[in-house]
Amino acid sequence: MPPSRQTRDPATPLREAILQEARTLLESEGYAALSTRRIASAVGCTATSIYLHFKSKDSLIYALIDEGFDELNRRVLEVSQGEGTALDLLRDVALAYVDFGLERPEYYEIMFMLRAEQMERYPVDAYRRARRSLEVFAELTALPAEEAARRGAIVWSTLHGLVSLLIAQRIDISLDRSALIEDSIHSACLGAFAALPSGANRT
Amino acid sequence: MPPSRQTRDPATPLREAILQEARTLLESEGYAALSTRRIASAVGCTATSIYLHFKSKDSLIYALIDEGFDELNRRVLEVSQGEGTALDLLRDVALAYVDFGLERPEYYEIMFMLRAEQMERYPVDAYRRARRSLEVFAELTALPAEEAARRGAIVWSTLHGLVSLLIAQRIDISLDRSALIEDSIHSACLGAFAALPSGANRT
DNA sequence: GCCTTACAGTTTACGCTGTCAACCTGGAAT
DNA sequence: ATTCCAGGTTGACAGCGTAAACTGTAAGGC
Repeated sequence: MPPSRQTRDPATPLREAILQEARTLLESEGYAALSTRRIASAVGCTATSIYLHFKSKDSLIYALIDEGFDELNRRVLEVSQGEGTALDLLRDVALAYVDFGLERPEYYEIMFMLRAEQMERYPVDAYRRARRSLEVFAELTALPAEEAARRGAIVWSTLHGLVSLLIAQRIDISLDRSALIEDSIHSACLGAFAALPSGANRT
Repeated sequence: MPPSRQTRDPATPLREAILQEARTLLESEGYAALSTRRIASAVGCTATSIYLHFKSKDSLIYALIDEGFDELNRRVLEVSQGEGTALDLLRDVALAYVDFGLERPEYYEIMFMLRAEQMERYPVDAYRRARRSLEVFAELTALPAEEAARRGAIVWSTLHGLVSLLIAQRIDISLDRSALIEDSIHSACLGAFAALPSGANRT
């Protein structure tokens, strides 16, 4: 066989149209409004035609998730290459993460707030690449691998808690939003750099 | 009309059986497995009979959510009345919150991880009472109302980020779980008591 | 003792979901 | 001219929440 390795996303016109409509629907009405029949009728084909271009509805969603991760990675990696102390950079990166979540809540929702157990398996390689930006949290701590990973997870989960509760509108709206975000990011940075108990009595 | 105020939950046998089966199904197979038809067939009635006892499927879920909040409140309030410094108490309360989430993930999921926008409105009074335990975070800071509320929100969102990502199995399993929890709780306490930027230049 | 009313449950149905098997159809290759 | 096939459609299945209409049964009034 010839060595021409063909891309596994043939990018036919209909496939593009389906993706575009899925994007539009997701952004305008959210994940809950994404149904194969709605996409199909907006695009002018039948629901089953979607399965000629995507293995399942989940894999269509994954294409959107990938786009979301592309944007998140772009934002985070760009900011992470700025100048300043590690603390400054971590603050900027954290803000970039939070901004992404609040500016693109529908993407954040499918990326981080969907029950993944009951979706079909996200391709492993894609998963690694997708979460590139999350590793930045760990790297910026400049600590040994194991502790860095833990600190990174703490930063991420702190930011994720904030973003997901804000998106779900579960945080008292009378709170000053920007002060909350500012303080949360500061607190997340403390989680990255302050002395924490488990570092003391473990190798 | 007579002053006899009747309870709004008549507690008929069938209603109890439906609730019991919903609990069982939730705990054994999770929220996604909860369907009116499954509950009905397990209980030995038809799906529509559920609507004789619950206004909607959502209101049945709310009954389960209430039970979850009852348990969370019980655990948190009990711990919050222990002895020790405010920091000690906050640590204990935070651990109680995390333990609840990890021991009862299905309840945590319906209480905090469901997209509430698209469920019918949770009764306002129930909502207030339900989230009693979350106010404990703010109270333990012993700060003026506004700042206490912000600090409480930071603690909550930090813990929620940790719990929700652990439940969703999105955190690298090679991480030492108990060290992560210990450090996260410590970090959350820093978020409650450490100097944070927004307190400095605001009234 | 009969009729009415109310309740508690069932039957049936509607419109929605993701997905599969079978079918069709136009154009390129033999 | 015939065959093959990629790319689409039709129709169907099993499941979902829920509304409307129907049925059986028990209690209360005459």
